[in-house]
Amino acid sequence: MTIKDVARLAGVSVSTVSRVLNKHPDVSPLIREKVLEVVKEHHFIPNSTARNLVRPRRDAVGIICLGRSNPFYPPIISQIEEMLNKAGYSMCLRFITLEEDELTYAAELERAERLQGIVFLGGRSDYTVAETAALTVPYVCCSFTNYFGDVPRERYSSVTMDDVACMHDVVGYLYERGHREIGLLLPSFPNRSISELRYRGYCGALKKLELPMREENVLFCSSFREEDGYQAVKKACQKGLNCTALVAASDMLGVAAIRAMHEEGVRVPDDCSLISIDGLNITRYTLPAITTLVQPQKTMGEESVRLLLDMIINKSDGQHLIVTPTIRQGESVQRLN
Amino acid sequence: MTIKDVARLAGVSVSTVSRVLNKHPDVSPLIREKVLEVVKEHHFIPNSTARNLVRPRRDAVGIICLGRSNPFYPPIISQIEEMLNKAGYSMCLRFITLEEDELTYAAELERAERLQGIVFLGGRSDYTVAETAALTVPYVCCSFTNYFGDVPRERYSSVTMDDVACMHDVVGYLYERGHREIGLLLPSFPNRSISELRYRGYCGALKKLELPMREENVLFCSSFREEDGYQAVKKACQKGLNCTALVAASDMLGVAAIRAMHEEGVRVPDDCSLISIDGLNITRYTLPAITTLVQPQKTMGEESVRLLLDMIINKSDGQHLIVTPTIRQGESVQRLN
DNA sequence: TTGAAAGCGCTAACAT
DNA sequence: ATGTTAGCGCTTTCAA
Repeated sequence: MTIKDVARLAGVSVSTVSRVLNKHPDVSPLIREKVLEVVKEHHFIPNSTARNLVRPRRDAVGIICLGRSNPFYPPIISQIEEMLNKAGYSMCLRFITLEEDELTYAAELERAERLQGIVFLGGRSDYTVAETAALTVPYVCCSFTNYFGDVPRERYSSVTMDDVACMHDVVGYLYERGHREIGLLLPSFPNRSISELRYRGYCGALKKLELPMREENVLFCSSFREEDGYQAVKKACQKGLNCTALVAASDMLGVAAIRAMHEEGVRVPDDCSLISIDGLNITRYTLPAITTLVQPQKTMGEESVRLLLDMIINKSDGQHLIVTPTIRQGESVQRLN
Repeated sequence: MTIKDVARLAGVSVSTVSRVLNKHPDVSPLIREKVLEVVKEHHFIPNSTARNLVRPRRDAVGIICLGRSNPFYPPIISQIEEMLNKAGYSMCLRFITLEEDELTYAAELERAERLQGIVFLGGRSDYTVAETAALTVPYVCCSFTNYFGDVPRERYSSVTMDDVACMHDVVGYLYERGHREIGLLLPSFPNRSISELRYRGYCGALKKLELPMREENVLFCSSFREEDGYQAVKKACQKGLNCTALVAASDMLGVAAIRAMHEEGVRVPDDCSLISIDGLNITRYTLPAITTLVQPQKTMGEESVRLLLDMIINKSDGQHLIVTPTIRQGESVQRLN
């Protein structure tokens, strides 16, 4: 069933059918009726592949999301979709794993789908100019930056919180409440990643507050998965945990940490406080509710789209937006002073 | 940059370029080299839109997932993707909201992307023959069935647990442990849905065990969202909860229920036990760890693909697979006997 | 082994 | 208001 068949069945030409389908005004009501009738009766649906081919480019942007199961992204994606639709654009969403390279993937997607721009949700922090050359449309990094890369700042946009400064926030929050021995749970960073930034922030914060930096207080796990966080904390507890508070690099790691400590007889927050990063909704419901640094997901989605469309439509330079996280108080941090 | 440009740059014809790109054997090594070089140098990537247009049909199937934020689906999706890739098919994944109609959406997607089949992840249970007429390729319902519909069973496949029987499992599990006053927390069902089946199962189980069915023990919430479950349980607690155990229709509702009870001074499992359905990973880490009816997500993904490909490739009739859930013991159910 | 040319289904000039 | 037709970028006969 093609537009040709519809034309034949309705006794008109293909262009008339095309006009009806695309809601062009200059079609007589009678003919429009007839065409629509045939369309309905035969469940005709235009082949958008052909449609896209013939159009110079689609009003669509690609979203490349790192990790299907990360609960941090869905709310951002929903917001992005809403903003794009409002602007008359559609969203082409793909998930990739840590093994795939988001830049290569983006380049292919961009060509294949004739996209006008890309939003990266998560990614490496060390893009080189050579690598990004394959990308011929504007892009924006959402929830990470190109901190270690060499791509000129005007060439792309980003929306992220300051991953170094945010560690000052959480460490400071604990400090104000009397904590002096503050641990850190985060994935190790063989590749330059967000973990490395947060680690730097942690070290910087301790130094600034003149707190001791102890190696045994930094708990490295092999990924952001709960199981890995659980194991790392469990092991640390068995060796003997020497801190009064722990910072978890993500909420899910925080959940896992609480369980591990619980099993080892360390009560949160009585024996050890915990604060984590992300602001997932679930942290409101856990026992104890987790005190967390909330990333403004809605804003991040919104602003990513705004910056991207600005680059696409107005050909403007890339901009770099630092969003402000806020600490949402739960029940996992105890006041010591 | 099109195949034409590559041809010009390499000093060959477009068909030769096409052959190289598609790894046809009959191209001289020298020319192949040259073409590949041009491709690399100019970052040429074939336009798959055009590619798909010219090909009779793609080796791809669509996955239509109801709800972006439901953590139950991602593991299933990953499994589906893996199985499809193994079979040489690619996956075309779309998320829709509760407002959209999955059948209409599927029909459009099928045509637009020239798909060979559809997997529905979640959906209504009352498809009519007329509604499904727009779909011209095989489909499989994963994690739900067409219980209330009138589509002949051989016309589609499904992979699901028995939503009625599973309630017998969980209610029976509580019964064996001495519980006699068993409540239920689930979304209300204005439309025919999985909730209705589970409600029926609950009622049936109570009857079979000769337990009293009390209206005030059925806590209806307006959706599967945590907040709604939380409110429903909170309200019920304030009125006075008269059961020794609660069944939550999903793990996330279970998490919310525990929090609501906790705030109202009802301890889980000491004052009230809780069992939920899904088997999400997070239930292993919550305090208390939640006893849950684990749906075999991996199997469900795998079998969905198997049945679908069987229909596509072998033109076989639809099959209906009932998968067996298992109860994973947590810390949320107390033994009373 | 290579090239010329006919479509895939659709849209958008251009013509009537 | 409606029809004719030239592509969009690619694959695939068919000829050479």
